[in-house]
Amino acid sequence: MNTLSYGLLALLSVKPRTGYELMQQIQPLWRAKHSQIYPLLAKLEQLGCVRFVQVTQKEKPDKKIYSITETGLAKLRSWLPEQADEPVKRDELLLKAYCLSLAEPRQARHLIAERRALFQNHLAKYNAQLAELKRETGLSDGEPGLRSPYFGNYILIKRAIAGAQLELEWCSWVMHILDEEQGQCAERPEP
Amino acid sequence: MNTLSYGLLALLSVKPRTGYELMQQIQPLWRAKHSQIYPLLAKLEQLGCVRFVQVTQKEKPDKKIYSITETGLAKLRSWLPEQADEPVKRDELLLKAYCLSLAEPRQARHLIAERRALFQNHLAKYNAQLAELKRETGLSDGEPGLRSPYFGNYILIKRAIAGAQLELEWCSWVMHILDEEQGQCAERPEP
DNA sequence: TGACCCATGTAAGCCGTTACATGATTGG
DNA sequence: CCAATCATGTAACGGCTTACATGGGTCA
Repeated sequence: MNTLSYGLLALLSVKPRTGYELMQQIQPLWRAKHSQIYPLLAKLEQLGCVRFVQVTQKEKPDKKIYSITETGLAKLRSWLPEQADEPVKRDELLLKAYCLSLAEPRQARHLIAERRALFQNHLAKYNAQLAELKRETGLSDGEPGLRSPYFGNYILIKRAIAGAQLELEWCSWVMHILDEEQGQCAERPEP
Repeated sequence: MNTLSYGLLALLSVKPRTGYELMQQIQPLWRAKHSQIYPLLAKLEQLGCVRFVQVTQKEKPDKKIYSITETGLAKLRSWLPEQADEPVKRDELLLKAYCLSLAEPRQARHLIAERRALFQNHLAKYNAQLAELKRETGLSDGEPGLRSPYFGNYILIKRAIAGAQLELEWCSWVMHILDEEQGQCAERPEP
């Protein structure tokens, strides 16, 4: 069983989900395509870690709602205390940033502007997820307690929001340097 | 030519390096093992994007110092303005954090403590890199200008430092919640 | 009317990791 | 004395991406 399999069990330990939902919701933690997830779910079912009920829908395709079994929970618990691998990051924009001095000033601004737009979207999504989580738990004021199954999701959304904000601050900082040093070539900055 | 190939060219556009150094220095931007990098360098050489000089050393293995060619620079410049792919993140600890409510309190603290230690190391390394960069550019006070080939490295180190600090703050925050809510079970927190 | 969302699955191929291979020097 | 660092390479395998496949409903 690979790491992604444990990740799927982790999501299912909070609540049942379809393969499609798992595919969407695991993205911020572990990027994976549906073509990888569906076969893994089949394997997890054969191992007795998950089970599913088929749901027939009108006007939408049928779906399988997966939930975790006792076997799956046991596997999860024995995986938790193991040493976690170092995070893997691969970021093409950072490679481009490394040789940013090769780019023309407006190209450079464009690259940073694109990243800013990307993380503005991310930030909006994470904020929506936080609102959704507060609805789901009914705790509009405080935070889900350590024993709540939503505790993990809560601390991860907070982390993601802070991360996106930092990314945006970095973009602003770089943009300022680009603007400052290019006072001579009087192009309007991009909107 | 895949993204990693362009990454290698990006590093070489600043200064020549050995395959070994490239392997080490590209890690924060794009995780890759030497077994992937050496064959790519051979391919880039066949394509005429890089060239190398063999250096025989006493008391150390021989090495190849690679540098970028005009062809390689042209390839880099045409790659720069292309839309960059979204960053890829795969973080096993976040999967564990998602189901942290399943863990025993001391297990949970241990997981977070390990991550804190990891990023304290990262932070120290990035700070050392910043000092090294200031030595290399001779600019102990200000920052390398937009036209300096070290500009990209500079903004990336600053970004990495801020990222590591944020990660550490998140760890502290989570630790506090774990400590607070476990007042009843009077275990000593880990050192 | 063309793109996007829901929803699941398979197959081919590239990307990335692990393991095999070698070997001298330095530091704990 | 064992581990780590420097330094380069190959081979096998598993993980991940891209493409193929299907098909109704919604929105601009």
